[in-house]
Amino acid sequence: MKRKVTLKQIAKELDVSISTVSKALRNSVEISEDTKQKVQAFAKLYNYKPNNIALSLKNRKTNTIGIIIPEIVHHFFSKVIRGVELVANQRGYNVIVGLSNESFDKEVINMDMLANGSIDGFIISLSKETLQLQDYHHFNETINQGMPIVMFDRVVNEIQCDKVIVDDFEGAKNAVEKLIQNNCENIALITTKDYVSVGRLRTQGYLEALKNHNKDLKSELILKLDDNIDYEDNLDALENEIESLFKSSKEIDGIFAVNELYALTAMRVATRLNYKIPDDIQVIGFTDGVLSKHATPSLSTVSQHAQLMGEKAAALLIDKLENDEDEESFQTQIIASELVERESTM
Amino acid sequence: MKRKVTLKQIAKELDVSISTVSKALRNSVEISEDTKQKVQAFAKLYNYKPNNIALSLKNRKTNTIGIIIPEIVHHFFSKVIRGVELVANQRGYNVIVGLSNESFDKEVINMDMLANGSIDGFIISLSKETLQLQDYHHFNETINQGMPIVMFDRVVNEIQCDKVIVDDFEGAKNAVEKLIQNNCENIALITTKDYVSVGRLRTQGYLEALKNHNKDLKSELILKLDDNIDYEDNLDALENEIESLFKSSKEIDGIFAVNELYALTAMRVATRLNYKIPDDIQVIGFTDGVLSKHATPSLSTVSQHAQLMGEKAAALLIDKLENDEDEESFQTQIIASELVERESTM
DNA sequence: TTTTAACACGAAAACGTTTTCGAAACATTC
DNA sequence: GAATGTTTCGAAAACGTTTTCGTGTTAAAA
Repeated sequence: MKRKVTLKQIAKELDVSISTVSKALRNSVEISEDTKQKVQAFAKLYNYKPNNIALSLKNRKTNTIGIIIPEIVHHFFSKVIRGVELVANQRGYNVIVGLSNESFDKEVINMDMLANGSIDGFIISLSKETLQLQDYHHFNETINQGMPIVMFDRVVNEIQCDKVIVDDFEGAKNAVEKLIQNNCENIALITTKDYVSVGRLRTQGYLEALKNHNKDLKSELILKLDDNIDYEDNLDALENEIESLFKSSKEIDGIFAVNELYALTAMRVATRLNYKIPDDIQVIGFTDGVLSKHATPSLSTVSQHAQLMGEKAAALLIDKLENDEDEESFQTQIIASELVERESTM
Repeated sequence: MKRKVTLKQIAKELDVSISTVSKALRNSVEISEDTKQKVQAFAKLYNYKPNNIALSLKNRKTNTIGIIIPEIVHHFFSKVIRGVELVANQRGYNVIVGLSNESFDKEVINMDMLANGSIDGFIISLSKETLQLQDYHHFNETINQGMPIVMFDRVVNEIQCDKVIVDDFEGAKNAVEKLIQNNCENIALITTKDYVSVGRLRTQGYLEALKNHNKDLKSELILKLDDNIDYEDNLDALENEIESLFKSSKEIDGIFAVNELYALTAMRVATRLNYKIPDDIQVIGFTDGVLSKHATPSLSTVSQHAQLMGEKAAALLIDKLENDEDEESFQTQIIASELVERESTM
C-alpha cells in the first residue's frame, strides 16, 4: 500500500527542487527538455496526480458545487440532480449533495457545513418548512459572503439570486384549458395549501383558465390538502378526502391535480366509484414522475423538464463562478412546461 | 460583500499572533481568560468559521465520501443515497455524488476525479459495462493507494473490499416458493442476461425453489431479456417479448420477474390477454420501486431495503476511516430481503 | 537576592500546490 | 576581456489551518 506521491517526493528522488518538478510537469519553457523528460517519466511511472485539496487551497476555488434539496427519493429532484451532475462534470466540477428533508434546521446545517470553503456555489430548492417560516437569513448571509446561489423550482422573491423555474402558472392554465377544450364542464382542482409557491401558482393558473373561458368558480370543486401530511404513507386518508370531493359535487367531469400522487389517487377513486376515464372524467396531473406513464389508464401530465432545470441551474452557477466580473445582475430562467397527453384525457 | 474572515485577519485586527487566535478559539489553557474572551467575541462578531479546505489539507482528511452509482433517477439508487447521506451527515461527513451512467469510462473518470484528495473513501455500485468488461483495475489501484472502498448491490468477487448486498438468491427463492405455496404450477421467470450479478443470483434462486419442490425446469418458461436495451423508452418491445412468452406456453399461472418494470409490464400484458390477477396468474417482482405500490392491482415484491443498504455502507466506510488500525479484513454484510405481499398474489 | 516554576504568547513548520523573482552558469557580442 | 543576453533552476511566499517548541515575563520559593 503505497501512499500517493507528491511533488516533494519526486523532487527528492530526482534531486531537483519542488519548483522544478512543478514546472516540468506543466511543461514550462523555463525547464530544459532533459529535465522535463526525466521528471515527466518519473511522474508517469508513479502515477502522480496533483492533490485537489492543495490546489483548492492555493486557488481558493474548489471546483465543487453544492446542491441542497428537500428530498432525493423523488423523481423530480433526482432528475434535477442528474442534470446538474451532467453539466457540472462536463465543465470540470464535482457535486456535493445535501438533503434538507423539508426541514429548516437541516437546511441551515447543511449550508453551514458547506459554506466554509467546501464549495464554490450553491444550487438550492427550498424546504417546505423554510417556505412556511419565511426565514431566509441563511441565504442572504451566504450571498453576502460572496458565494453565488442559484435557486430552482421552489423559489422566493425575497432572495436575490439567479433562478430557474418552470412556468407553473402557464402550465396549469394550459392543462385546464385543455380540459375545457375537451368539453369538461365542471373541472375540479386538487391542490395544496398556499404557502408552497408552486402550488399557489398552479392554483392561479387553474383560476385564470376558468376566467378566460367565462366559467364560474365553484368553491366546492376545489380541494386544498395539507401537504405536511405525507399521503404517500397514508393513502387511505388521501382517498377519503378525494372521495368526499366526488360526493360533494356529482357532476365533476374533469380533474386537474397539482401533483402526481393526487392525480393518480383521484383516478383510482374515480374508477372505484365507477366513473370511466376518460369518458366520464378526464384527469391531468402536474409532475415529472414515473407513475403517470405506467398507470392504467396512463395519466396525462404537465411535464416540468426537471433534468433541463438542473442543467440550466448548473450552467447559470458555473457561468457566474467563471465570470469574475461580478456584475450584480440576476436572471430568472423560465422553462416551458409541456402537456403530455396520455390515456386519461381524450 | 465581505469575504470570509480568516485567522490572520483576526490576529492583525487584535494585534496578536495567528497561533494565539487559533488557540484562543479552541479554548487552549495556554491562553489567558482575557485574550480568549476578546478573541472569541471578535470571532463571533465576524462569524468566523474555520476554512474546511485548509483543515482538510492540514489533517489529510476531507471528511467527505464519494458515492458512484450507475444512475440516480432510480428509486433504488436514490434510496441508497438517502441512507448514505443520513449516516454521513450524522457523523460529520459530506457526500459527493458521481454518476457512471452505466459506462465504464465515466466510472473511471469519476473515480480519477475524486481519488486525488477530494474524498476519504468510496461507496460504489458497479456499472453494467464494467460488469461486462470485467475490468476492475481502477478499483484495485484505488484500494492500493490506501483509499477504502465499500461496494453495494452490484459487487464482484475480484475486488477485495467491504460489501453490502441483499440476499438476492434467498429473496428470489422465497418469492418463488411463495408462488408454489399458492398453488402455482407453471411459474415463468422474466430475467436479464447473466452478466449482471444480481440478475444471475435471482435466477438461481428461482431454479433452487423449483428444485426444492421437485418441479421440472421448463426452459420455455424462462425469458432472458437484454438489459442493455432501455425498455423504459421502449415499452412496446418489452410487451412484445412478454406477450410471446405467454403465447408460447398457455398454462402460465405464476410470474417471477427480477425487477419492477418487467413485473409491471407482465401484469399489463396479462390483463390485456384477459388473465385475471391474482386469480389466473400471480405476479411477484423484485424491487424497491414506487410503481409496485401504485399499480392496479398493486404488485407484490421482494423489497431490498435500499436505504438500509446505504446506511450500512456508509457506516462501514466511516468505521474503516476512523479506525486507523488498518487491519486488512473485509466483511460482507447481507441485508435480508422481505416479501411485501400486495394484490398481485393471493 | 537568586533560583525555580508557572503563565502567556509568538515563531515556525507542516499539509501540497503554483508562481514570482533572483541568481547562477554559460554563451554571445563588441 | 568586459559587457550583455540566454538558459536553467531554486528559494520563498502564498493559500488557512494546527501544533510544537522556545522565550520572555511574572510570581513563588529558597
